[in-house]
Amino acid sequence: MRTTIDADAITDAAVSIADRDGLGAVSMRRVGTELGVSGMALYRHVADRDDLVLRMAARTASSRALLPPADAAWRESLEHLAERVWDSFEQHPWLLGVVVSPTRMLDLASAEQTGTLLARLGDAGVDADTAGDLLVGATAIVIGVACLTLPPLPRGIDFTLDRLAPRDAAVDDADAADAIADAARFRARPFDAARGRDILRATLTPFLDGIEESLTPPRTPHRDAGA
Amino acid sequence: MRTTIDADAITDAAVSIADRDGLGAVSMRRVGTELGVSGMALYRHVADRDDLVLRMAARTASSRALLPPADAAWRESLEHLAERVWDSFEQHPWLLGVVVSPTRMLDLASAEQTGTLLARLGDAGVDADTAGDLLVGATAIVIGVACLTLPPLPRGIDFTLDRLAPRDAAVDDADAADAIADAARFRARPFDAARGRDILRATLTPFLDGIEESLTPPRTPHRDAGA
DNA sequence: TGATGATGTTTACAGCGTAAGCATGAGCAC
DNA sequence: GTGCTCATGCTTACGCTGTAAACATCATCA
Repeated sequence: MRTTIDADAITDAAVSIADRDGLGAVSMRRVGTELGVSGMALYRHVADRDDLVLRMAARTASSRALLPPADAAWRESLEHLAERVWDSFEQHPWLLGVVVSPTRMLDLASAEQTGTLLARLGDAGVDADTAGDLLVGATAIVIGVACLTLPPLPRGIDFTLDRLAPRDAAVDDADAADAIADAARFRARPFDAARGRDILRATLTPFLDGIEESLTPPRTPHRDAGA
Repeated sequence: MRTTIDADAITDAAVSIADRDGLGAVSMRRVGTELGVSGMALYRHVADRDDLVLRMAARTASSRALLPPADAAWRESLEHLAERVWDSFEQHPWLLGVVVSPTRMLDLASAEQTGTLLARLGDAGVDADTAGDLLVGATAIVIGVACLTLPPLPRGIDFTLDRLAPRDAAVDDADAADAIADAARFRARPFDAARGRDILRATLTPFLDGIEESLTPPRTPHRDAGA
């Protein structure tokens, strides 16, 4: 009997390959082989490779899981979103590359989830436009931190550092020397997923604090902002 | 006379092609043709394609320009960094893809620049570890917002939205319906470079506000130097 | 003058996405 | 059962990719 496949099986196989060997290893021929089928057979169920990658992202980043708890206010909702998105990135490192290009992260969030978060911000007195900006901002923080701390890291940081900042050697004043020493200490700490999670919180917290501060206007005499 | 080339000429040609037709159009053969030379000739001056792409990033994201003004304190320094990095992304859309993978953005910043920013934060009373986290955080915000708002956008957002959030149709309660309507309004506004810059500021501002808040002792909400 | 090293060229190979045409088999009307 | 139709997997083929290896040309220097 001929082995038969469908779009879901193809997507699962592709995700499995990507989890194991990275997105670059997901070629039509290899996915086909994994399923005991020729590479061209996939085109009966999937438009092209981009379509397959999109399906992989859809399967992997479940939008339901992003919904905040029912009793969570805006701050907790945004924190929840950030943690869940981060989890997805950590579990499927290739997903970050998909999100960055060509798909956008926001597309992964369902309309219901997006709207719920906007509503929570609205409840706190944020106008609709600002709420949208802040939602994008929170998502951007997760993506950005993930880009800077999550694998893959194919070359050592030191390699690129030497290559990309050759002018440092020409600096001679004492301030600059101190700065370079500080930077070296900064870079000495490893950038990995664990530290990434710390940095995520270290970034998200002041961001949310800043929002909170702007939501309580009576104490800010010189601020003309006000929602 | 045979046309001669060097690494800089190769890099310039590659950047020019990428600016025109995207990073995917930068193939060894095409860069060679652009220079009136066979594709293989490039390997005399460049290790491989990854090396070339790295050089492109190094040339494009000048680390010197990222140095904050001499008289700038920590906040202004971080804002300056964010604006300059954003400029680079806007001017060379392909750069974002390079930064995300395989190179990391931090690698583009010279040790001197990194150290200077850390010193400014240190002057404000931030301990070294936290300063590093905040520096990464500020960079992450730029990258994340760029990922979500900058071209290329090869498929319409609606396309992926329908594909990735099919469950929305099953929702029937009124709250969820409202949420979806809010989300639709949110998505209706275009995500482009101009809005991206707005969102960048809308994200960076509360982030920096939050840092500032944590730096000021609780007894002095006093703020000068209005914007 | 002859050797040497640098550099551009040619050829070749394995891999990629995918278009086009062929082969197989299930489901269905008669 | 017979024959048609359609879905689906297979084979072949094309142009593209990065790059290894061998060859050709040239400038420089002893």
